[in-house]
Amino acid sequence: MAIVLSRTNPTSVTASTVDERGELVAAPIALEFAKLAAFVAERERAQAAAGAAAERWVWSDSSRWYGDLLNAGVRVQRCHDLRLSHVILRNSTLAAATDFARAAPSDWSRPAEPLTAAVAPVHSALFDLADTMASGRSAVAEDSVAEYRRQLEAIAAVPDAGRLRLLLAAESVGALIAAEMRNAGLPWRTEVHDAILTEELGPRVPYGTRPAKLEALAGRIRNLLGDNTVNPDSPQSMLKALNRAGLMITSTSRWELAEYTHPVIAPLLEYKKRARLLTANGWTWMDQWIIDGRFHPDYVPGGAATGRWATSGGGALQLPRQIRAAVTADPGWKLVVADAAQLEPRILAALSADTSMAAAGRGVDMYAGIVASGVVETRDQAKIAMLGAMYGATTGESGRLMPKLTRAYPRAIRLVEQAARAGERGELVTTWLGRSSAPPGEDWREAQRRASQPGASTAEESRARSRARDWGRFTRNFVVQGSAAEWALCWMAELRKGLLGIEARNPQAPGHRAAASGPVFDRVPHLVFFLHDEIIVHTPAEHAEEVAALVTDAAATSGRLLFGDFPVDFPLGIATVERYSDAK
DNA sequence: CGGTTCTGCCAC
DNA sequence: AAACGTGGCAGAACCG
Repeated sequence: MAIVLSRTNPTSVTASTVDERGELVAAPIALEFAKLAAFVAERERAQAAAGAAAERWVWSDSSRWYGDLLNAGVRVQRCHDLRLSHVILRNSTLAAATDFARAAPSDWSRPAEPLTAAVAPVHSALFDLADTMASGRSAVAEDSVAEYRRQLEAIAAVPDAGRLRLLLAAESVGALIAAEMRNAGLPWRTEVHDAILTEELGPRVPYGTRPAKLEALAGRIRNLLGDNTVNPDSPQSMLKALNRAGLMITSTSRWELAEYTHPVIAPLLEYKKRARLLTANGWTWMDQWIIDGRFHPDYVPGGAATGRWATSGGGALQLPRQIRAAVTADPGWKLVVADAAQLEPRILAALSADTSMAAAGRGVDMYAGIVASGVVETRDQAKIAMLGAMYGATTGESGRLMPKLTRAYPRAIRLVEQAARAGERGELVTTWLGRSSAPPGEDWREAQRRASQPGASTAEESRARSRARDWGRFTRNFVVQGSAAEWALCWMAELRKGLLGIEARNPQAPGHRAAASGPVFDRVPHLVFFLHDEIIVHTPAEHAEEVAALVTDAAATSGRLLFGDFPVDFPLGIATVERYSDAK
């Protein structure tokens, strides 16, 4: 049983209970939007009280619907995200033969519009609908029931749809988690952050002016170059000045500068490092993104081409290690920080059923395992070779090590090579659970067409070959990165299930209130951060040990969900800490 | 002047 | 050594 929520007009919502084929089982209920949260809360409560399996909420876009519910203090157990599922189903090669995949694209094929408001409930679905209508985008949805039915039909038409079902479920619960993490926020101590900034840059100064330590470095750079006007923030200005000083560099990038010996190099690199901190995560960033002691990034599930999550605003994908000490648990709380060790190589071993490679990953350090098997001589070599295999490196040390890897792990290497060849031919590739790559763009195809014609110039031919190889590297990586993203989704989904269990067993847990969390998460362990292969749970200290065990169990369960009995391990690095920076 | 592209660097 | 995947972002540089 599922309940499809759809908006009928700016002030009301329809709740339609449907069966497993998406057929209505009762007359739809009309609700005022303002009463939706209470309605959902009551249904969730009643199911929990009855010990029944949770009903699935079906809606167009979890970030909107669930964002609003969370703002109203209401949590749900399960959902089906129509838009995310639509995109997967339409593009998956597993569903290519269905009417659903063959139908013309609709509004459902377009990505959800990004959230714009910070965290406050100013941007509710209610207002969004008005915006949507005003912007001329057809009032979605409101064929949500029909869309759900179409998706269920499509899945039913796919032979052996088990993996695809798992993917849609994982993607949907991922969308719930994304909304929950945004709502809860990452605990952030601005005074710690400020202390780091002051240490690195000098005391805070108004936006647009250089802090003292940066100004001092800029002065040293000017002196050493004998040029009073050079501006270290301007690549053009720096490049000219360095050329005049006899450094025949072609760019001012860090790696090129590091190749030269000159007194100005050290202070310049130091300047760049600190200036980066100021512009990317300085006081301006802090003012803009830290609200009441929490960082609330806007996660975008499925936002990357491979199915990885993207984020928008605040740069959550790139929190520099420099400032991670500011991520600090509330008093009486802990952070459980975990990351999957060498996730992608392990995923590759499982995808290709390469038992030798999986065996090398039996320990916590897969690269050490590869060395122990005598494939290469050092851990560094093992790492470079593996990354090169997954990214498509052809030159340098990585390229030179490839033959050794191919000899030791022929199945794994064959899998990535085949994915690369498919991409070079313009074909689609598909992850373990069924997410397929987009086809190459029209200009890519045009380039290939032109090059294959009789009168093609050598320039056209080489350009086309280069584009083909580029796309091959993308598809090569897609299968591994995308399948790893699926493992991570299942990991988080299992973990969330476990955390809800803790909550259910501790109904009135008094404990310490989390300082800045809203009513939904102020007393319970909850996910606060996710980045490709690592997670952070913010938990009352008394549950930290149990949470850590759940995190570890969830990783093992995810491995079994995806790969059954295939003997591949997914060990974690895991630490229970006060501060993120203490985790590794 | 505002909008777009480029540069360089951060994360996994 | 700077090729080899996925992203986000700020500020400079460029352009009409």
